[in-house]
Amino acid sequence: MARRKVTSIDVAREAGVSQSAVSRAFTPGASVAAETKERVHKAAISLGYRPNAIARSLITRRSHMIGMAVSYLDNHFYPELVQGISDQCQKRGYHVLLFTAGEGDAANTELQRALDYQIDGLVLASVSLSSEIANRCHAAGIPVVMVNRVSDAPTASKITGSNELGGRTIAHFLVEGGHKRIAYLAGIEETSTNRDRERGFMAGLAEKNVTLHARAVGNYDADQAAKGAVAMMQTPAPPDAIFCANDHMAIAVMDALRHDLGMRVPDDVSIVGFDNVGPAQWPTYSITSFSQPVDAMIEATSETLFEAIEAAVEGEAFEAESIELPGALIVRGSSKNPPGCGDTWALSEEA
Amino acid sequence: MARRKVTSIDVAREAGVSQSAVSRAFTPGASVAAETKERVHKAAISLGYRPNAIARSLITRRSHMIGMAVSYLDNHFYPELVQGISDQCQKRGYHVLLFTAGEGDAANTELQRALDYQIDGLVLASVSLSSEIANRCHAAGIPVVMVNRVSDAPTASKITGSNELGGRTIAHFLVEGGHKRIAYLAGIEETSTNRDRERGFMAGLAEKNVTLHARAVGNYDADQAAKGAVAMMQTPAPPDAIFCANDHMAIAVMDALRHDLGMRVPDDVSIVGFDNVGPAQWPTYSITSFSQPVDAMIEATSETLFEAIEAAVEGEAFEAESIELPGALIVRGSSKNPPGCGDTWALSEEA
DNA sequence: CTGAAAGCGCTTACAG
DNA sequence: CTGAAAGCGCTTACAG
Repeated sequence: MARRKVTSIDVAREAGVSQSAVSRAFTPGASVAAETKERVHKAAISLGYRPNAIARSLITRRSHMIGMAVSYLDNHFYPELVQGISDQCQKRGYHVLLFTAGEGDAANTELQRALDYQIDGLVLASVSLSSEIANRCHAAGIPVVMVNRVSDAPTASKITGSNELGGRTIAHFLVEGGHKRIAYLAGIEETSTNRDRERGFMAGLAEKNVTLHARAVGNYDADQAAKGAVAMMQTPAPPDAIFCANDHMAIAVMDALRHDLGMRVPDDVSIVGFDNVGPAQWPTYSITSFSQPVDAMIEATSETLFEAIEAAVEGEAFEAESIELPGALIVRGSSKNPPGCGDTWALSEEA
Repeated sequence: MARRKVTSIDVAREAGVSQSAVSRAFTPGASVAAETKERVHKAAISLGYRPNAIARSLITRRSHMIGMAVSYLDNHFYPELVQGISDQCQKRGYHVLLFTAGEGDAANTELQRALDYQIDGLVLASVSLSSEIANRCHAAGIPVVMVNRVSDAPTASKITGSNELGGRTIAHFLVEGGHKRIAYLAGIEETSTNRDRERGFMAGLAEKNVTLHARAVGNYDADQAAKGAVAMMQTPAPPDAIFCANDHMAIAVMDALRHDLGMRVPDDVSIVGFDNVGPAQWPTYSITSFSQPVDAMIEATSETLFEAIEAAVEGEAFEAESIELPGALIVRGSSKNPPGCGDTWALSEEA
């Protein structure tokens, strides 16, 4: 077992060139004679040499690593995001250093460690950022992109779906669908997704002169969502429609209502979700849901991130961007729908 | 925007000590006076200093990064694995460098890059490894652990569920449940999971003197699985039971049979899956499934990995381990069950 | 307990 | 095009 690793000096000796020449042979665009390059590569292969990316990072001050913080991998939306962003990074020669963290202090500690690793950029997938860390990143010239979560950190870029418009659209959709007792099942109260979706929803109801009939909190958790929905349905005047703040909860709610309460969806109650996640599309659930354009979000995240990284490398300042990507209400079988409604539904022009 | 990063030399100057003292103040267990340490920490905080993990790695030859290669994040089994292993790593001060790769050449290229980053260990979640890379890892003293996938690389450790026993158990279960036309829906043919589950299944049928009635290939893909199952059901003598090589396919199959063919499960056909993944437990599916103990697999993977890393650090040789973790057939509503069957079902002693 | 010095494995001006 | 040399930001014997 070769304990000692093969270095560029070993290769230089083998190839009969200087150590600098070895380095150049592995640096795209460096000035080396074709013949030298070939000789070095041959020697490298025979010795099993590969450049040490750590040593390279130290001197180039670019690690080619992107920190990515995630939580809630059980919501299918996030694995998709992680895989997509990782693929995009690899395509550009970058790699994802993963940080799994909930909210709060532990997350901050982990994020701090991400910085210790000299990451070139940071992606936060639905994890919020303390302003202290945001400032540190900014000071260190490390671009930060928040996906599906907004904070007031002014230096971080933000990529989101149309949460507020989505909530508002769903409100109109349910009212025009003839529902009289409309309820909201909230996600985690502190998150921007919940805040924005609920704000839009409430605004939409107000525009229709409808007041919210009931409200429960599911905290984006399947069990809590099911409990909350069941409790609402067991009141004297149960809702005839529930807007669940995401599909992950909507699925749990449908299961609970059907199997624990023997109810029928949408005959007894309409269910609308948010995200348009894979399982929501499964025929068993067929959930009417406002879509988040995952692929576009992945694309926008990578674009924003790598543009900022390039700018940082050039020594230019980069502006934080806030991009809201359009979604649409995908109409399926879990809701009673307005008359003449097609596969999708949008606010009418004058609304 | 502070372009230049704060280094230990800056802190040394601020604190009025040597650069070595700064280093010691950040090295647990190093010999520093308490007062010096405190002075250094104070200076570090005032300057916003944090040790550069890259520079540290270069000299300690330990990156504290674990490479982790995954694919198929749409099968819910893998996000769980990724999150669990990442959590375990972080708990020990390590971090996961993620590699998303399918099979084949691209995967090998990416794995090679993982090595360039001087990872301290490599976890392959359902990704197979070319023997060339395996040898490189071994030569470099980097332990490799394969989870839920086996290859013939003799130097890699392997953590799996009981795939063969699971297949065999399901065969007996279906025969004793009175099924006469038993089919198999295969995953990806080349994978060890498919090979082992099918081998056990065929052996189990043979023990019962039953021959396989039909076979289709779903490649662990929802669409292909649905098509394959529908095709089998539309033959003159359709199966009365299908063992799907994983739950991901079993779910797609149930949806297709129910919604496209209007069939009832298990009245018209029994469905059995493998993995006991979250959605399989949802009441809508309630799939009888042989469980893979995800938590135990995460635990075993981390144990094996970090023991080997410790051994490597001590300069000891580490033995590749092969651990097969027990699972059980969880009986739910998607199958007709043998008489007197409880919540779980196992081969009888004499079988 | 502390500092000066060597060195981890590279990249990159600088001369030639 | 090529080599000798400096240096990236640390850790760690070695003396004291």
